[in-house]
Amino acid sequence: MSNEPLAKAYEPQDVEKRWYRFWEESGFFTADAASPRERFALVIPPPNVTGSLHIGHAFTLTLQDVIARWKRMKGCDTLWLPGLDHAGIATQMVVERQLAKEGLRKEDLGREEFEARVWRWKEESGGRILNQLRLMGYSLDWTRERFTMDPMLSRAVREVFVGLWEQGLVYRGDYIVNWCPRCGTALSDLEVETEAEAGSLWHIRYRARDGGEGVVVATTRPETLLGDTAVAVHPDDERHRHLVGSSVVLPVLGREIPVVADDFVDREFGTGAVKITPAHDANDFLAAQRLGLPSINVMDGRGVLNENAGPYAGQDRFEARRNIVAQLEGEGLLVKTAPHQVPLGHCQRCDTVVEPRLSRQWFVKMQPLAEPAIRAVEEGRIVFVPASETRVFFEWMRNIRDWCISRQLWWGHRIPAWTCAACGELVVAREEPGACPKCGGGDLRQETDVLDTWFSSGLFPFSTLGWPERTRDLARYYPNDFMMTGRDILFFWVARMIVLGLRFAGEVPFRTVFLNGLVRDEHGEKMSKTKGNDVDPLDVIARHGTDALRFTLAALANPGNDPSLGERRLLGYKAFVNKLWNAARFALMNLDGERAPAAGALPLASRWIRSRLQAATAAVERALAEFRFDTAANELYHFVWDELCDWYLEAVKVLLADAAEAPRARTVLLETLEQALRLLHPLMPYVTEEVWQRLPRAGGPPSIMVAPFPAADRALVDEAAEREMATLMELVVGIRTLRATYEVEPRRRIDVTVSGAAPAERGFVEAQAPTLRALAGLGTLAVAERAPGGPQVIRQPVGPFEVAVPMAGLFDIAAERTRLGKERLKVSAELEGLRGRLGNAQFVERAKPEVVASSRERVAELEERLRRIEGTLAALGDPEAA
RNA sequence: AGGCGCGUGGCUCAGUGGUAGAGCGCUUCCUUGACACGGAAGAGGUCGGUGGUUCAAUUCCACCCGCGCCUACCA
Repeated sequence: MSNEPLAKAYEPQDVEKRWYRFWEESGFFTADAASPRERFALVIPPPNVTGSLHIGHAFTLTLQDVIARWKRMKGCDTLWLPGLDHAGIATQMVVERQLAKEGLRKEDLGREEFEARVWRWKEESGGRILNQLRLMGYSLDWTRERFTMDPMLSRAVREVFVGLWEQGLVYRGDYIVNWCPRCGTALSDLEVETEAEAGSLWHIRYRARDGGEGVVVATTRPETLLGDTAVAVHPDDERHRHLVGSSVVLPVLGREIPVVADDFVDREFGTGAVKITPAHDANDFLAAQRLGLPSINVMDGRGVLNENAGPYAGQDRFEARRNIVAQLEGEGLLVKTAPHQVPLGHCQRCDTVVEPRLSRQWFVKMQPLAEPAIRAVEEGRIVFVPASETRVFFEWMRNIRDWCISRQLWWGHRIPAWTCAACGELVVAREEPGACPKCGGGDLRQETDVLDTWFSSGLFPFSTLGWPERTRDLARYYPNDFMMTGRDILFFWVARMIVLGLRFAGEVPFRTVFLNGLVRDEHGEKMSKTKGNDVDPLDVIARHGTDALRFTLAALANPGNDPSLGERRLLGYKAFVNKLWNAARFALMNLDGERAPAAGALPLASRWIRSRLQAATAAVERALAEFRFDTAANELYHFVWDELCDWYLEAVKVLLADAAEAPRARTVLLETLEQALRLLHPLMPYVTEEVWQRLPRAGGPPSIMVAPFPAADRALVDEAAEREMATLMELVVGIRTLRATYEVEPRRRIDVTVSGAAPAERGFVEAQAPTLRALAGLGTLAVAERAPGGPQVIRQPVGPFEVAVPMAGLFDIAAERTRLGKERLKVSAELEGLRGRLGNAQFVERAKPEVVASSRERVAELEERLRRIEGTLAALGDPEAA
């Protein structure tokens, strides 16, 4: 595509722009339901249209894209379906806040206009998010983009709601629910975040009707006493038994209420007597149902006390609490105030303290739905990764409670239920009914509540494919193969998809669920805008490039853990992208000449890198198959940096300088780089495409993203080459260490004699002499059977060899002695340990034979090394040497 | 309260029943035509504590301590 030479440093901004459009316009992201190839399907966890993508999205979606690109390169017809979530309460809040800035409330606009305004916001926010998804390089099939309030998906929502109703699994009734006084709506249990906070436990006296002592109750919420309809004690509690059946006088209001017995009362807690406020406490509500007690609601939907609150009507709940406590104190009814940790529920979206409130809501009966879901997981039809999440899922499912699905909001799917104004008949229907089926009346009023936003997202794997129509997409891509999302929405979303998918789409929604952790800052702290430690993916992209961010996120993705993302880690992987870029630059500078097939007896470096490439390929494949993105990233990092760049590229320079070897060397260099790029592509799509497009190619696929993912070729695994290369490396490092230890001038070429006892060893050194000279910076290299002796020579054992360097003013003998002395200590220590172990009869008898054998080998090896070290030390005139 | 997870070099984290690894940071040296977002050579850890299983424990088990997350109707 572009032929100008590569910039010296990788410039992500220049490169990234070009490729996304090319991929998208070429149709590489588009799944083909008619394809004969194996399919692979997954859906995006649809981002909320509340703003823009955050790092948590980038994390999950990057890992999904790695899987999607990998599967696509492996030849699968891959569908990764994009979409957005209307996010009822969250989005409504955003728009309400905007209105507030204009001094308006949603009521000032009215429902219809408010909804129009939210739709405008949805376009804006949604557009921004879709753009961000493209910048991240995600290979989403944009021809199938969905929104949870699209007509197609809304139809699925009505179908499922009515279906549940017809199956008797939806009911409406007056129950205590979690209520957010600020949002003015009911919340599900999951939308409440409970936190223990410092509060008080007030002991309040309720006098007997005859003015006697009565009973002292303990409560954390004195303001609710206005709605008390009883006091309960434990039936076996001696202290209060005489009161059961009598009446006490409610303070403030003077109402008489009965003392009842019920074993739900904890005798240990407080005074052993509890006030019963059925309309304002979930527990009390249940008790009241058991005991046949009435409820009195003393609060409205805004948390303000109502006409039942007597003198406190019109006061806010917290204000009323203070005032009531003051009054009780004044009347001598406040017996005691003790500090107490109170678990307080907060609205997940706005953090307001949640109020348990008795109201008419719609619920889904969960137990009948949960059973098939549990079975599906037990039977392995759905697999959780990491597997530990399976237990969490079971725990939740087995203790499932009914799901409150109605919300008193304006933004969302309006519940398809109508009430006849004439006869009060409730009609639940897929389409608006023309007349009341009971009385024929024409005045039908639709329910004003909307559904919990998770109701529609719970259908996402099939509603997006056209369900309830039996579309081709549905037949081909349902169930999905894979689902990935944050561990924090296992219950919110994953559990509901499983339950609803099984019930309505007839099968599990996906086969494998990967639950990822929460992205934290570099010190493992939770990210938050208020703390200012949050990372904006777009900002990272702008500064370091998309590939660096993607690779970092993948490298952090250890299943089951929360990744800690910091600038330093990012910089490290940014450097890696640059390293790859420069390796490619080197290759491109050297690939111009003639190329010959890599056939016949190849030089060691070529055989070695090809062998290592197979190992890396196999390791990456294995890692991805197990969703070990971190392992895949690490394997590639080390292959490219340590093996390809540090050793192979240096060694291949020697081959390229040899006119006879160069043509084959170019081929191996090209093939190795090309295959490494394909292995890296799912993790860093942009830089790999950019480089790949510049490589000399004849025909083949038009993009690396549709090129085949490499498979390890066992024929290229060369154990002899790996052993030999290890020996060569050992020699090079040994000589370099000598140079560094004695501070030989970096550019000074030193003359070295390498000696080895066996002819084969000497032959090896002779054969590798050019490489050895280049990598170790040697002048002359002599090979001998025995190292030259004499006090003017430094001799250093390296593996099976001995390296001898004439000092000729190069070395500091004292430094050498110190270093060898340290090495001697280390070797002796290990030797001592091994000998001790081998001297232990039990070890020799019971340990695995190969462990014993290898220990013996190691001892022989160490003894030989020790002998040489001591020989050298003696030659240097070490006073301690024996 | 219950469940789950974590505690490995200065920081963030891999890993393993049998000689402790990485990245960053640190020390010394080096601008040699791929790369200073670089190269070379190094220093640095009794793998949270105590017991147990084992020939052998950082790795398995129990308990404890510290941290985090999730679920809970003790007002």
